[in-house]
Amino acid sequence: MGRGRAPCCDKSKVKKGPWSPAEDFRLLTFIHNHGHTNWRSLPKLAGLLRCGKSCRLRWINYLRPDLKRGNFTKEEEETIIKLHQSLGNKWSKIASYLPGRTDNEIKNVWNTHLKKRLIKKDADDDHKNSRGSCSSPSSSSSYSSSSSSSNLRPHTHYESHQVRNMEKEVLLSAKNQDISSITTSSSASDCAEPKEAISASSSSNCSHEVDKAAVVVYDEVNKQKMSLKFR
DNA sequence: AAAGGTACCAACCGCACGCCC
DNA sequence: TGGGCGTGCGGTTGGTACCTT
Repeated sequence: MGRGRAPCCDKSKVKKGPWSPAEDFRLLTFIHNHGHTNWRSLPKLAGLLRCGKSCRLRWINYLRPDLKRGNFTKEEEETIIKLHQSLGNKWSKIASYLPGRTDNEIKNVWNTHLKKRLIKKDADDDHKNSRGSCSSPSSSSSYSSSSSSSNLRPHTHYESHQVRNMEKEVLLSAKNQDISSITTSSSASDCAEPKEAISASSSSNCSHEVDKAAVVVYDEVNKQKMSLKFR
């Protein structure tokens, strides 16, 4: 009788907004130990106050170990532009051609850099054509020379990207280290509990281990940030 | 030094699709 | 065959950092 679709989760009991290091760690550890067969039940089993969708997104866009970190290369940018010409806004399709990159990341790069660059280039081309002095573009592709792209970005901005990317890398590598130590150490076996025990353990020693590890990770990130800032 | 503007990106939202019963 | 459910996708937004005046 017109009962619409059930909500994916109880919104009132779900945390939103940026993920804390401890949450990241908990999600990472859970997936490391149990995989992700069911996103909807995962947050409950992992002791996270998050929507399954949110966990999935966080995993795919940030925590997945096979993610390539760092800025997009010229080659990657050109690939995106080419693929966008043929595929349109099919970000996941485009992402499948760029291993280690996520659809969200590609979408962001497109919206923030590449689209503007193409618009600017088109405008430049139009301007040249209208003046009739243009040594016409030999091909119809408007992206053939994107080599000046990095010049569009102010140096300081570029540095800030470096900082951010380094932050991600440090965070991830630290997490990976801690995960392996957790899963192999004796205290870790306390964390690698059977599913039914996990939610109950969320406030136990295990969570303290997670929080401590998260703090270590953040310290490491901040050190890296400072060293970059004052280089 | 402060305020306003801009760029960037992580995360959310709603819809669509496919699978299963 | 139709409805429910889980997942994936694309658009959009909000927060933060940086830049400019």
